Amino acid sequence: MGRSPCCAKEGLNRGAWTALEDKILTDYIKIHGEGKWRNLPKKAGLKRCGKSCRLRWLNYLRPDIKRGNITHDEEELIIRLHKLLGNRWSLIAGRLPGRTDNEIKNYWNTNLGKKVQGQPSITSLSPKQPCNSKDKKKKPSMKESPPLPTSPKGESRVVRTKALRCTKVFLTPQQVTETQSQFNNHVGSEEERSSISSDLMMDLNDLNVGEFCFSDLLLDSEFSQFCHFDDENGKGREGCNDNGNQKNNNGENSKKDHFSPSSDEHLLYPEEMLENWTGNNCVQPDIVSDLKSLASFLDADDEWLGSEQ
DNA sequence: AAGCTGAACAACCGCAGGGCA
DNA sequence: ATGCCCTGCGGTTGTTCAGCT
Repeated sequence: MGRSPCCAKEGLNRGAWTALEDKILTDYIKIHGEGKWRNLPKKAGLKRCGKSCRLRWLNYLRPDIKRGNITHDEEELIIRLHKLLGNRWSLIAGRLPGRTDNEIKNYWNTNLGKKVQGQPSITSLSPKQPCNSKDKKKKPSMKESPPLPTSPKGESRVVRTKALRCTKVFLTPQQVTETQSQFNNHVGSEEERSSISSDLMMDLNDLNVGEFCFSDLLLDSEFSQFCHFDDENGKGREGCNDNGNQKNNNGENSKKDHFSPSSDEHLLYPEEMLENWTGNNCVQPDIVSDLKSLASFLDADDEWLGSEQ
């Protein structure tokens, strides 16, 4: 199927955006909202490609963009997320409020990519390494921090995103209902429920006879906490967390630890749990091997994290 | 002071996937 | 079922600037 060009190239501005263009775009979006990028330039009176407008808005003009240097915590988080997700910058950015995928990608390419150099990673699988390949003479950088520990095994722990791209977990309608009621049982009060992060709520509420990404499941530590289905109720363990990382009795959820460096345990999936999980109907047979690969990766990750602390 | 080099980051490009007619 | 539109994503390139020689 043919694709129409993204926009007519003639007569369009390219390159750096001017302050006036920024203002026009911002004003237009304030009034009309985001979306319909293709028509936006024409309606707003901008001589720009719709894609360009979208990019400019998302990466620079959006009011919730966090400016300034990446903090050490953010950096650690990026590294950890990259280990799990590979170059899925949008997913990584989704876990870093105020940061854009482009910013994180750039930061990785210019800073973190160097740090993890020597460790096989998804980026090393790319045909080209724009920045890493040309640092003949390394200049000290203000943003640079001490090198990261390397894996004791020296093997790749990065999930190859291409291979896992279509890895989905399918739930039957009944399983969806059960999952939601488990959630409601674990999170007793309305206030507690509303305190759960919005992305988790989306995961649960949007769960129709559908699917959710395994990677999202992994990343939603809160979700994994509520996914502990015990065997006594006869349903078997369908969920994802076997570590006993349930919500504590005080009703405190671990939202503050959401994927923080200190919340490693939420991300670790023992072999046994995976067996239960993959043995269940909710996982398509053809992705079991992917999940097992991921489990072995996580085991390696566990060791590494253990030696790190 | 001028030229060179690399870092940082903004912007572009092509592709993929979902939605819809 | 097919094809088009729209959007999002990741890879790559271009530009600017600071530090070094």
